[in-house]
Amino acid sequence: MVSETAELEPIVSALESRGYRVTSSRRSVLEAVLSQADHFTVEEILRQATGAGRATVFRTIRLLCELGVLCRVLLEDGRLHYRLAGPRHHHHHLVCVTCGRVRDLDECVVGNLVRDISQSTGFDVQGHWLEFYGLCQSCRQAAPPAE
Amino acid sequence: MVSETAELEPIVSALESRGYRVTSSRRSVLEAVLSQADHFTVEEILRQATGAGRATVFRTIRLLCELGVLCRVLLEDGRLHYRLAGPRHHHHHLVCVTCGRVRDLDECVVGNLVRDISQSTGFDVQGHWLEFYGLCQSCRQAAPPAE
DNA sequence: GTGCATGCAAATTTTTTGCAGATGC
DNA sequence: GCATCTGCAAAAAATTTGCATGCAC
Repeated sequence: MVSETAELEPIVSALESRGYRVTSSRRSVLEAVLSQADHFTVEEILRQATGAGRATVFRTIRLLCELGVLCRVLLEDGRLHYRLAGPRHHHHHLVCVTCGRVRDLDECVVGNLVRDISQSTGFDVQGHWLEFYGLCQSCRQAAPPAE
Repeated sequence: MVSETAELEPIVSALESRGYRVTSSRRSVLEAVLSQADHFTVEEILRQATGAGRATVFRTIRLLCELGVLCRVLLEDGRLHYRLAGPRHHHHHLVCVTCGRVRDLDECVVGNLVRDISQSTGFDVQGHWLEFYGLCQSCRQAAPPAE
């Protein structure tokens, strides 16, 4: 397994630069987050981040979302998971409904739409939430062809 | 207040035609749903649909979603609300972040995008979830101009 | 040293389940 | 009549809170 330190330190810096303290509990949550293969629930972090109490895990995950370290992934059934946002900013997800893996769309694909909608509706559209669901390439190949 | 019977009956028919029984509990939930001004939580229906037990309210709302009578509205903070879908099929919402009211976009605005993304990513994109957030026209006028 | 952060455990809140009995069709 | 549906109450799951103590800076 690749060391996660390389990913850990930039996040630690982000915390420090915003005046948040880098405690061992927060490190413990961060390590658990970085060890996830893809998206995850708070519960999974609770299980792995044994160095941090329940409340602290919830508080830390919320903080990491506010800082943009994590992003929320909305599954098709409405459940909310979390995922490392990485260095990118605003982006969207393609969620494979079979294997569950997520692929990021690095650029936001609705910028133009937002402009159109603002014009046609009179709304001042300030934000949006967009997720795509489908079959990733390898699940497509594994699945029987459409009948 | 306008009678809701006109709206109730088509839904009752939808239940009947699919083989679901039209019980007084389900009517009670439906009346509560129809009396909502806009989107609502299960809890609000629990409070109003006094003729139905807690479990039944949850079960009925889930059923109504499956039937397409209700749709889910994802708020910006991740909370899930519900809303009458009306006669329209697939559609999206513009949620006003100030007054909370929802405006429907009757046509789906991402159809072309889905095609592009399928091509460029190799995903078979089968579904999506899209919500817009912003200020509705009247809240824009009430709000101070951008500074 | 001082104030942010934590742990703990209990309180809340939200949703589900199992099952005997009721009831729509 | 009989399968579907319901209420109830308890269980399960998910999240928050209060507060004394700890520890990062």
